Amino acid sequence: MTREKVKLAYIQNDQTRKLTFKKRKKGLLKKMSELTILCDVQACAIIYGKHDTQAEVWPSPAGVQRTYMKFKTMPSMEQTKKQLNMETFLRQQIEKAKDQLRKQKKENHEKEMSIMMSKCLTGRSLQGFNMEDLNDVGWVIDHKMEEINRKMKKVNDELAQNEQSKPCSKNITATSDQRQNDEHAASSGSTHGDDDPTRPSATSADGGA
Amino acid sequence: MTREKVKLAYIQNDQTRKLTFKKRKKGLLKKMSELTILCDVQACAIIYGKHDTQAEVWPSPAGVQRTYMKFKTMPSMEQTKKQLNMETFLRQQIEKAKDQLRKQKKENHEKEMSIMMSKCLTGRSLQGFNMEDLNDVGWVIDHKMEEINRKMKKVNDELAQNEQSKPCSKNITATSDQRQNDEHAASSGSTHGDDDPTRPSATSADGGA
DNA sequence: ATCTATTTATAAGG
DNA sequence: TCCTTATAAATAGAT
Repeated sequence: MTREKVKLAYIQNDQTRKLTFKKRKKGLLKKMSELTILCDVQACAIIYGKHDTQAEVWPSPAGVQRTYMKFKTMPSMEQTKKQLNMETFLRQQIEKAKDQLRKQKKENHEKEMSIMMSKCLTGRSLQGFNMEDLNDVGWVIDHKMEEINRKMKKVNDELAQNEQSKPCSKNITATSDQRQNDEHAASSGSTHGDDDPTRPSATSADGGA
Repeated sequence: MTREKVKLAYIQNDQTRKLTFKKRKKGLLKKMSELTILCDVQACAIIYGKHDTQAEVWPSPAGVQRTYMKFKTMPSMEQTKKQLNMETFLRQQIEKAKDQLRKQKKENHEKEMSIMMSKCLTGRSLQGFNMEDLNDVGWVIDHKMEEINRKMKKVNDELAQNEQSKPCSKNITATSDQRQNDEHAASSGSTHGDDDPTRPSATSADGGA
């Protein structure tokens, strides 16, 4: 899931599957550990390798048995209701995918605005862009500036914390609070004509989806 | 782990712990599902809530029983060896933390370079910075430019793919391939005096830790 | 329940 | 196998 999105399906390549199994098993057990510590709950897991030999258990064989026994001796019919089974997961995935469609459209628009901004920065004129789009570009710029200020502050704080002795790490902060309704107002021109620059772009009403 | 790093310890606040439990349990079970699908292995999990009532199982009560039975009827003494228990996890965490100390130092230096770059961009002179640092700034700039080019290409590709009909989405790409050994060479000045601009900053030898 | 900014988990590639 | 890097996914805190 990183250098490339991965399809949720059996990994054909032996080498890859083996490696993925190892990595993910480790991550999974770590999360198990975290969950039980953070919330102080009892839990256990059993994971088999492909050949059904060599089962991996968490937190220990005894722990598994203990937890399993407690599970077995409970009014079993009760829990069966809310259980998260395979089918439930698949349904959730489908729902999620549908939701993403709308979200994607919104993101696409924002990216388009970023590209427009890039065009401006590289010398192209604003011809061909309507007022609404230009307004959105202004929003993108504001957003980016805030982000930059925030990150610079964080970096500054970290340095102050980790290297209190170094000579060049303080009183640097943002250096851009000065611009606020000045520089970008000049570049975006009258694009901020209205007085509600808060919403991204009216979210395109989504009704057409 | 996101708006703020979270300590790996029992969450005191009831509301927070409850929410975290819910979120993480969901994530955990999802990962279980993914692992079994991706690698086609058998696995199960049991997670209790705080009151030891209402156990959550995966993939199903029957599935848990089946997997558990297989585990029970195996040459149990065998697996006990390589098992990943609580202690092993803690040791791993400790090791990891130690490793991060060194890594952190390196990152700190890179951040310092970024700040230096910001100083330059906001008009301050380069006085007070030695040649080695200036050289590193050059590296940071190169790195950032590559990153920007890559991301712009990606955005462009996505737009081309998702909105083939829109008028303003193609032939924009990088717009900065032109700079390569030109602009930044001018700003970084002679900071690239040596001929090995590949390594970040000699990694500071870390011996002092 | 949603959203966003961050931290983690990881897929590729040395 | 372990490390590095860039990206996708999980998720803490706020709404």
